[in-house]
Amino acid sequence: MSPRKSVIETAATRTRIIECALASASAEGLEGVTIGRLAGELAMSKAGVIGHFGTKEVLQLAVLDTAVDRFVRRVPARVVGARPGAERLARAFGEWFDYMADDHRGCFLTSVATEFDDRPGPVRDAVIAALSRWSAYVLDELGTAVDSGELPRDTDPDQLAFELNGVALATAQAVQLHHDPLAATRARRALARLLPP
Amino acid sequence: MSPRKSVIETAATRTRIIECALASASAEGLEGVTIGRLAGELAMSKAGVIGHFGTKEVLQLAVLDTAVDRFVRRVPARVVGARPGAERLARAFGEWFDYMADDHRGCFLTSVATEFDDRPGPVRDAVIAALSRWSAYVLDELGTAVDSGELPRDTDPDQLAFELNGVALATAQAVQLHHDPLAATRARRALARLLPP
DNA sequence: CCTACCGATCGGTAGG
DNA sequence: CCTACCGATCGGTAGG
Repeated sequence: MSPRKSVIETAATRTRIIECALASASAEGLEGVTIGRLAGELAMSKAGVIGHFGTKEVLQLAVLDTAVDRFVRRVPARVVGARPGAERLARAFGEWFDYMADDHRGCFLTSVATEFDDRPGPVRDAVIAALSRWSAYVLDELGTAVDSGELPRDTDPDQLAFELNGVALATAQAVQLHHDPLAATRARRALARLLPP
Repeated sequence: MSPRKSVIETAATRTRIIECALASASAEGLEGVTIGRLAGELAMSKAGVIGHFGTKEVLQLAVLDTAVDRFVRRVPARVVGARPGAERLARAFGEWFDYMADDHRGCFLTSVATEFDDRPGPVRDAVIAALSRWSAYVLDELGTAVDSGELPRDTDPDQLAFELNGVALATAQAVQLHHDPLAATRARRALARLLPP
């Protein structure tokens, strides 16, 4: 009798919307996502799209959340088995570089960080929170590497984290802007100098 | 008799518009600039604003041009007197870092590169052209440094340029997103490792 | 999930 | 440089 969809179908639609918005945001930016265009691409009404979230900002946060989740599954989660310290961290960065190079995808989080660096609000807060978690992870592994003697005792972990981040940002730019097929190779070479294997 | 402005006044208004648009674009992105908001901030009509350029895209190109011009005057132009090679290049990057740290300005060109990396068109082309000119400058100085023996003969200039670019991108992110007062210091420390003084 | 609608704003034009 | 206006689209709501 009721045309209402089941909980499962509703969740599936929600996922479809987020998926579509993530693809759109990768090209147009997270602010460039519009309800109307999403509705067109998904063959839904605008009300059907926005009804799942309430506001565009909530949708943006859901998209960001999905992207962060994907990063976590693809990068740190893949190297949990590696030896803590320099080895695990080097492998994590290697995974990240490969992830960025896949389909010239680049790094969504990094792009959104640039887009929102001057737009205070929940989206910016969420970006900073995600980057902080990653930064804490990096610093933790660096601490282990120093403690175990893999890195010199006078290593400045914040400085090294800064430089590692630079390598990742250069990789993202090379991939997204120049579609440079050598990006991941260059990144690994730079990594090898910062975290000697 | 005629309320028409002189050529000089017209040029001054054009400059005011570009200035205002550059400030706006630094916060909202170059696509986030709108004729209506500019008109409001400048106490002009929309037609008065857009009349100087014809289309928003031409205005965007003018803003980009101004930003590039400012970068050139502030960074490479300031170090023309330095000894070619590693010294000049290190001083150029140092100027760039300081420029980015001024008022947490960051790097406009870098932000626009991220914003337009997936938006084909004249703006993207202009961004790539500007970055290519900078890249050629860097590679040229690196070549001089290798030839003069300041850098090892087996140096890979493209690799080193990639890593130097990474330091700059990390600096821009630290400045714009985190307002990190240590950004320029970290950048110089990284630079010293890549281009030994 | 839909249709129908809201006020606001978008880039831009006509005409002066 | 202005006023007045264009069609399109924006995010979002009411009501079903």
